[in-house]
Amino acid sequence: MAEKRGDLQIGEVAQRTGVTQRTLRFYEEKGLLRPPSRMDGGFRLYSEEDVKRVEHIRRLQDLLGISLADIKEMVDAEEVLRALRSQYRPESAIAEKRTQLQKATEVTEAQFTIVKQKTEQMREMEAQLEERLKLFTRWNQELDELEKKPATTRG
Amino acid sequence: MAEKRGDLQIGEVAQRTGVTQRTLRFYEEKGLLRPPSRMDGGFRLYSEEDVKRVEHIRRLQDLLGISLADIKEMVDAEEVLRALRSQYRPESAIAEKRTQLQKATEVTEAQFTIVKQKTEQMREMEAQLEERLKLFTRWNQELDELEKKPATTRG
DNA sequence: TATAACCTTGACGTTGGCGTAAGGTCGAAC
DNA sequence: GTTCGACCTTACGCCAACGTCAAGGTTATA
Repeated sequence: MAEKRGDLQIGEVAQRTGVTQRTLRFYEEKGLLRPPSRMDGGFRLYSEEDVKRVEHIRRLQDLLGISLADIKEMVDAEEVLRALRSQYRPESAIAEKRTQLQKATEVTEAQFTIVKQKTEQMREMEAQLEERLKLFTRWNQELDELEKKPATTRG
Repeated sequence: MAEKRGDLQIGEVAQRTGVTQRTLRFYEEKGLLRPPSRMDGGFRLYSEEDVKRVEHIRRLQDLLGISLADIKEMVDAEEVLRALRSQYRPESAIAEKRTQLQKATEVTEAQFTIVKQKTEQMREMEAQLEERLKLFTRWNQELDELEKKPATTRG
């Protein structure tokens, strides 16, 4: 297994994702990234999927501001989803698939609830800030007027 | 200054805001809460405003997932806003007010940009999750059908 | 075959955001 | 005037999420 075309070394992945190599190894250590394949010498070989996964993790971190432990749960659930998707064809173990599907559904619903809540609150905050900006604009105008006709009390 | 009516001791503030006393002292130490007044013996006396401020800080932490240092910048800016609001009447130092107002405007605009971006991304994520849930529902139905007529390939 | 660029595994260090224990003080009630 | 819970400061502890060496092995290229 000298090298598979399209595979990426850790440095390239780090560059493309904007995280450090340390972070990639750390994610692997914590189970957020499945251990990648290796070259004969031991160099890690990542796939394009891994890149996407890293980007996904970072988005979750950035957007939801949750712990890596929680993120692990999420991406694990998505792994189940992937598994379901790929083995969908073989007509075996329907019962097992159903339980997996149910698990994935539950996790996704939980996420959905959280995200929905946060989205709503973010919207509120956005509105508040917009209001404030308008207020500032008005005040600024009033300051303009005060400078035009000084020593005058407004009606 | 034995005690002002309506003032709260640290324990009550902790209860009402859901944070620990340690956290309140920590916020004070970090400049996120202005040092409250004290009773003669040294007990901290908080106001209702302080309570609101703590709640605000927590919302920022939870929603935006940013550092306390960044939050400090934000609440500082809002302090300026408050100052502007209260001293608005006295017709003095218009130039200074204008610069303060401008500063506050800049900070608010920066916040607004960030919040807007995040809101948008959250919306996207929300939509994705919803899509996924629909997919799961469909799959589940397909599993139902597979169980009804087993060993049959679907058209 | 040498050498630079890249990678490996430790292992210890750092920063943020508090937790927690120690030892003493305050305040209200009895 | 003592008791007892609430509070004070000081200071070390802790965990997450990495950063940062150190000491060496690997790979591509000349």
